[in-house]
Amino acid sequence: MPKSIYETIYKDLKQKIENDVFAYQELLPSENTLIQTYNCSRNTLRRAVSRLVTDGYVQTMQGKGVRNIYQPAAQTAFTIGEIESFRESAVRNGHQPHTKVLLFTEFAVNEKQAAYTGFPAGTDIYYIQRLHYLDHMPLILNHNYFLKEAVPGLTAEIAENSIYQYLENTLHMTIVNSKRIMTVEKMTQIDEKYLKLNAEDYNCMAVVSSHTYNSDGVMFEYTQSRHRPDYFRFYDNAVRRSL
Amino acid sequence: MPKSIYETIYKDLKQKIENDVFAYQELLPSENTLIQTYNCSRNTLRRAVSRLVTDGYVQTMQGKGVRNIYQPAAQTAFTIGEIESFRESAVRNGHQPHTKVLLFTEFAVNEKQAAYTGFPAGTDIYYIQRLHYLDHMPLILNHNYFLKEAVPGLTAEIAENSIYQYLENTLHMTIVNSKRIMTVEKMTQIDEKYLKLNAEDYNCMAVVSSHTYNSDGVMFEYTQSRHRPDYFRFYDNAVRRSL
DNA sequence: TTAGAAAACATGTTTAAACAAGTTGAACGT
DNA sequence: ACGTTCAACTTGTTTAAACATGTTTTCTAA
Repeated sequence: MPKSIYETIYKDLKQKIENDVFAYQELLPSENTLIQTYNCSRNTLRRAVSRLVTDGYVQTMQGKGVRNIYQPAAQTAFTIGEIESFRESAVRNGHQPHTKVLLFTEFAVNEKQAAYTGFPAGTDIYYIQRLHYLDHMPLILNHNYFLKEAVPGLTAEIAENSIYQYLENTLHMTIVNSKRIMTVEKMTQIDEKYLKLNAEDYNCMAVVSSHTYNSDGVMFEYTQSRHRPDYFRFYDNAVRRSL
Repeated sequence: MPKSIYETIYKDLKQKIENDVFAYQELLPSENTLIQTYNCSRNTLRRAVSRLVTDGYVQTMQGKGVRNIYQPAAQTAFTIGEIESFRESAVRNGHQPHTKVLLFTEFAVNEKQAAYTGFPAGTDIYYIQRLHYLDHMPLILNHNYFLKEAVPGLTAEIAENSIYQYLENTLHMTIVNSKRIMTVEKMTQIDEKYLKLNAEDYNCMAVVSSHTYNSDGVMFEYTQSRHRPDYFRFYDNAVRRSL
């Protein structure tokens, strides 16, 4: 249920591009044409189009027009340049998600943990270890650190379903942005055990570390996601800015 | 040399944030204040701020203000969510870049290559293998496929320096955007040989595959970059959009 | 016929103004 | 002392208009 006009237009155009209403490498209708189509102002239309640009769906060319450069990803895995819970992305791609809680504790972070989580030492947090399955295959081992103050009443039951659903629907928290760092790390014995992998095959993991902020500007979550390497895929569209 | 007003403001604010003129978690001056500071219109200022949001530098909160959530990255490696050549990012981080051309050939892509490069079968391309060194340590093995038609006159000498510099300064091509996919792959004997790695240590590589477009909407480059895993770092800021 | 100027059309930047919606604190009355 | 209201902030959305700049087509003059 998009509330704003530009968002409605954005979604409509996006859907049309995905459904080949506009062919690859062809120009979209001009701004003036689209303004009449959607009966909106130029600014509003341009705002919608600019989001398609950052999505890597179209390419604007001054004096020429807007070119469709969308090509469906060969096999859309599960991570695109947006914030999505494991459950959301699984469903979007038609898979069966399933989560198992390995550990659910709470404690105050020590100096060492403060360094990588970003929480000040002494902060009370929930520490959760979870295993994410896709179609009954264990894919991701998650280490979650949630700020207790910001996420009250978290339980193992909630963690087994969707923590984000709890945050947004029950606590009415708004998740805003997430800074992520992707690295490759050696596989640990814990990884090996839970993901049922053999270190003589792959001996590395794809690791995504993220610091997530809510609408109060509070960093309420630090998570390290350790991905099975052969099922890991991360999409990104980078834009070259003028010098 | 920023040409537009909003870009000038963006860079000024960004620099101020990086240099702690605004403290972490503090609010920036309000829109009205900044409008007077920069003597610009509200739209122009908001445009600058919105780029800081996508950069993960600030967080806007309706009714409250704009909060600084920038924290300097522990050790800024070399890849951030922008298009940068190896040379550019190396210099930006104060390192000594150096490139060695292993192979420089040209041929027409076959069916198999067409599948992963995205170039139609039969297209004439330059195929280049390059090894990128940072401070005399081999870090990245690059497989470049350049559309010959779009990049005429490419030579091994140019490839040893900066291809992007040649594209932008000599051919006056404008690089616009790049769709990237990050994966983890098994280390090959070629990787092992050139990067001087031991497969008994890490046996994986961080692989970044990218399709890059110029301002004519033409995909002129496909590149597979194979990174030494222990020196690979990729930054990203994801924004959660309204449902 | 052709080269060049002009017109028409494309996107890019900037300003101004109005209204919407969320937050905060002061004023107010009970 | 307390809660309610209201005014004064904050950012968010939308429209309108003007000018800038790049591209294509059309017309025109040599």
